[in-house]
Amino acid sequence: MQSRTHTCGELRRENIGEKVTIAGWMENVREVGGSLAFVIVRDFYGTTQVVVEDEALLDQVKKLNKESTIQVIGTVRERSNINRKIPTGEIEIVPEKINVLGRCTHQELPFEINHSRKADETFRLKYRYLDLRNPEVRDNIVLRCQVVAALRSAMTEHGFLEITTPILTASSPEGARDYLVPARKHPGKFYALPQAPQQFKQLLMTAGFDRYFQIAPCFRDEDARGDRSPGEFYQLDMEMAFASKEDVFEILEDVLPPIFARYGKYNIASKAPFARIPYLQAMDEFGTDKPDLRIDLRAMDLTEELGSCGFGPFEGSVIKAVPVSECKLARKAIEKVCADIEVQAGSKAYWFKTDEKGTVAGGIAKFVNADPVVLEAVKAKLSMGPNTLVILAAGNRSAAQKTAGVAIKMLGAACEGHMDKEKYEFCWIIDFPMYEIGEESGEMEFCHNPFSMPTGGMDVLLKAERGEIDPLSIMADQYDLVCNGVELSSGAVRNHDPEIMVKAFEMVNLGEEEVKTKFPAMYNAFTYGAPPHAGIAPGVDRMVMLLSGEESIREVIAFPMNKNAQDIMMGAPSAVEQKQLDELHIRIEQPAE
RNA sequence: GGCUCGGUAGCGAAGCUGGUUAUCGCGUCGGCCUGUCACGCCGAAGAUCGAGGGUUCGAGCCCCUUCCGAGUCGCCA
Repeated sequence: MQSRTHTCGELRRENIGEKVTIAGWMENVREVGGSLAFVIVRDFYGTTQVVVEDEALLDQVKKLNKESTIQVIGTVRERSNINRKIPTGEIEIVPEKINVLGRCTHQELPFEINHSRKADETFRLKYRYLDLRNPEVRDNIVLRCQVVAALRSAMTEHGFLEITTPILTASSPEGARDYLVPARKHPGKFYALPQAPQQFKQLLMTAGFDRYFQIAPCFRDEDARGDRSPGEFYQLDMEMAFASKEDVFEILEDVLPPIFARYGKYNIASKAPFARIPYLQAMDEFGTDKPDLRIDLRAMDLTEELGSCGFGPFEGSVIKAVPVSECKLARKAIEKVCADIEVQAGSKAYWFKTDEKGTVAGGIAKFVNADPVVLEAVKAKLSMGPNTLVILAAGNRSAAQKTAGVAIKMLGAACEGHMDKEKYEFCWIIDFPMYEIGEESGEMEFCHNPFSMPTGGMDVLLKAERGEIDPLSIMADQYDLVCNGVELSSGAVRNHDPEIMVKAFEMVNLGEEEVKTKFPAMYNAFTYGAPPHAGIAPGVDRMVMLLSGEESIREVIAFPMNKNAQDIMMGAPSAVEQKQLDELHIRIEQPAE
């Protein structure tokens, strides 16, 4: 027998009189007296009302717990009271027979299905299969499928081939902490799960594949954040041979906007080409390398103006100011914002404001007011009119920038008129420094990844070597794609020349041997004639998060882990049997409880 | 690992300056109800107030320790 002739979302007025079979979860039973009750049956496609008018059937239904799965065989009838709110609201099914398919043995559920998003997240994750019955939760997963399908087809249309790369591979010496897998046949040795298919895709370029992409699973053993799931995530990983930065930009500027336009919650405000902002400028103006262009606030430098008035944690502090015009926040609200900034940024935020007459008052106003020359200089620099709030950050350059960046984000959200939330604004961050002085070591280190081509290539490295330019001024041909303050993606023109690679390593006191041992396959491959190539890898989870308007990345993942990288539904990670450990040559010194 | 916030019935929350029997909504169970659709009405059950210790005549509330969760910093080439 057919288990259903129709889904719970498809019966309409036209089906009146038909004999049908539906199947689904018994969402609710509304008894309205005598032997009349309405049973709501839900499946993936919608809900359908079944009207029970028969004593025996009613008894059967009343004995069932909600969320049991049932099959209803009956006739479609017009409702006497039509419900315009639901697509199947014009009809109902008069059942001849109700078959129980899967009994729900729990009288009370851990949470109510249609309000599961209000429940504690731990419960939601433990009973994720119930949480996902909630259409609101489910729709994000559906959206994800649609976006992934759209990305695949757009990339294929642009001539990219999807090629899968190994999941069990070698540990890479740079970057995040690896997930390791013990090798049974090689005692004491380990595979690593890839942090990204970086080296494989570069090897594909060297092998002659012209355009590669993959919806690639990536694994990094680092702590979670709201926009970063622990352990694993997916990237739209891509690479192009004989390509420049602009070639990569062009592809994404062509692939992403239609997908954002079609599947996004908001309109897309950016048109190709997206804004290009040099890294140093972004840090200076926005206090972050992932600016949210929906906010019209910018950080200004007041180091010169306020440097000698006694304000700031130490002599020579860099002082950044974020002026907010027409700000209606009261003193209490301002202090709350400052406290929130401190929590997020890790250093203090200060403030003062002008009243209707333009008089500076509140917060640290006394420092500003102390000297009329300073006062005028500040007002001029910030072009302060009346009712302007100024949030200040002070400290070393990076701390001040970071605090100002957090302030911009918070004030954009807290003050009316400085942010249009209902749109998508893209930008490219370009010209990242190649090297930096490491905070711990005090030595020069790679700023980001060593695979990027230094802008200017060998010439620039040689100039730096000869002392003609500051090595810290060397830029990498590297870029980030940012949307609404979310870092969607990082990419680069790769360094495909072994000689430049060795030279780039020599700048940080490493050399040919280091390159060979760290990246043996790539180094060797490049000595056999490699094409110049460039690529990028937008995060799929983050993209879907932006499209759905969700604040947490876990809302767009079917089975996410919690903050501590545990799957409490499956019980992972878990202890294993001694036999398994023996086979893997592993001895546990402190057995788990 | 640091910091911030939180943990009170199956779920979500309230609980004042420490003071009688710990409230409310949802859900569950029972009764009533012949057109509900977040059904309605009446009633009932349901709490080691995360755990342990302390202060006090008296602790959900104050103090200490600890566990768990979220956010954030570190970390994420």
